[in-house]
Amino acid sequence: MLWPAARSGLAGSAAGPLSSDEKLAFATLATTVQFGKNAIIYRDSERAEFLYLLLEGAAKSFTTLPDGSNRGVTFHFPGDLFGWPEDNRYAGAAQALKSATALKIPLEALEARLRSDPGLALVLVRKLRYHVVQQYRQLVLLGRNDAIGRVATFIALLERREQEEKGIRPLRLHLPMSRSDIADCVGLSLEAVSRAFTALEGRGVLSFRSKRHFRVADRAAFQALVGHIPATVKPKRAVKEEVQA
Amino acid sequence: MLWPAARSGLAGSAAGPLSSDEKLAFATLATTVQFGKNAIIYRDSERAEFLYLLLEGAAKSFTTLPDGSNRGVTFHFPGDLFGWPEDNRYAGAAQALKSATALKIPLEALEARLRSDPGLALVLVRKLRYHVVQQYRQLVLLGRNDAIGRVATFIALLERREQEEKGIRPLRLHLPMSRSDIADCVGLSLEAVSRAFTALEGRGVLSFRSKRHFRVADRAAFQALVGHIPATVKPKRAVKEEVQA
DNA sequence: CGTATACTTGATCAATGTCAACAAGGGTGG
DNA sequence: CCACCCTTGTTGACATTGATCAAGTATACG
Repeated sequence: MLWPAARSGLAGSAAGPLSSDEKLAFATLATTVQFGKNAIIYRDSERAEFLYLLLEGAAKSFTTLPDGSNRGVTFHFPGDLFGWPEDNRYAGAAQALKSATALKIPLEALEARLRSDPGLALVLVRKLRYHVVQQYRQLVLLGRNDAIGRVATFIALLERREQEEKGIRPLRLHLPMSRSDIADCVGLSLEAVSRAFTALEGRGVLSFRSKRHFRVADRAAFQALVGHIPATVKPKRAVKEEVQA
Repeated sequence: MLWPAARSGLAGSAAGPLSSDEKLAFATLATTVQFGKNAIIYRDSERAEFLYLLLEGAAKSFTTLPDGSNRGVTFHFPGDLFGWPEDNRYAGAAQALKSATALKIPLEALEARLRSDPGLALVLVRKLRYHVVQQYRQLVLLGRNDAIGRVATFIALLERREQEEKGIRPLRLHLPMSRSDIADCVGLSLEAVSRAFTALEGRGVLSFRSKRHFRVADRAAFQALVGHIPATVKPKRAVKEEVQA
């Protein structure tokens, strides 16, 4: 076990396969379910009765606007807990990207158990905290307004996720989602995403083995793009900061 | 008490002033701190030792990129719990928008207490879940690519937040943050935000009493903008959906 | 009252959305 | 095993939007 210390507290990573205490916590509560590729896990605004903890595969959450476009796409990987309700209804829909298995956790039973099992509480809080930080990273990503920077940062987040899960930085990355899904996630058109990938390969930053298989070929250039290092440096004034009252 | 039922479970709103059980949960753990306008609450990547639960005022979280621009801005209002760490360090900085008071909760003590106090766990999970949904809404907002729609949606979220807190939809809204802060939050330049406000007033959607004080004058038009109802309807194909394996 | 900050407005231009056509790839059934 | 088709991805041309630079106005604060 590589992570016993990191996973015990409130902080630390909550990515990757379930630890033994997590398995224990959900064992008698949840049932395992299988989803085929593109299967809908739950629908937007549907009455929320279960949380889902992904065990294998990949899934996405999204909100479909009246005009038919998908927004707020986020991706879920093994270890992710998703399907949190607002006013007892799901905020967004969820769909499997490929064949996937998940733990289906009844909210009511979870809540009841929570009142008597502090270990479960700690697991939940850790998962939620991890989710919050993940989403925050996506918010930062979406604040950028250059297509290449967004796509590069998206890849950096995927890579980081793999690294947290496996313990080492993966040599190659695989994209379980389509260009269109990526576009909805990073707030670009799918054409812009495609062009960004092409540009990244053209510059020698990424090297593609197939459409969804690649590796980071030029680490320095990649980090520069992710870190948003501008070619022409233009310093701005520091944040105004006053004394603590 | 208006919300006893809504606030007891895992779902339901976690916005607004603290309920009695929340006060109890943190009473012996936390200390109250005051922040002056623009005071830094914590810095990016600083070692995280406390969570903050805002009692009064308003604050923002943000990440400053190497080029000096702020990204991933989110706003905090009374009842919000923020300052969640990743690997024991804050992901982003936090700053008071105006004079504010907050509960400063030591993470270590919180974790220790969590192991024995299921009531506290429920409060924490509810706050975190609320935060996750709030962030998700911002992700959806940032997916849009029309400036007016983004600003309108931003206002809708503020309004919704007030409504959850007070129980009724507020007649007038007050913006505790600058145009520049809004710009960083919705991913636009501050000029674009300014123009969007001007356009919204020009179309009679909003009516300004002062720069930061306004009301929604044309509810229908406002909802149309928020709902992203396009002038020319262009239906797209439905999501492919396969059977649950 | 004066100065710094916040906000507005205008002009220009690069970047991305959109529309359109085409290429590639994967799966299915003959 | 091959041919076909449907989905996914790429590339090009063009129009539009918002970023940027710049100037000016309003507001708040000392």
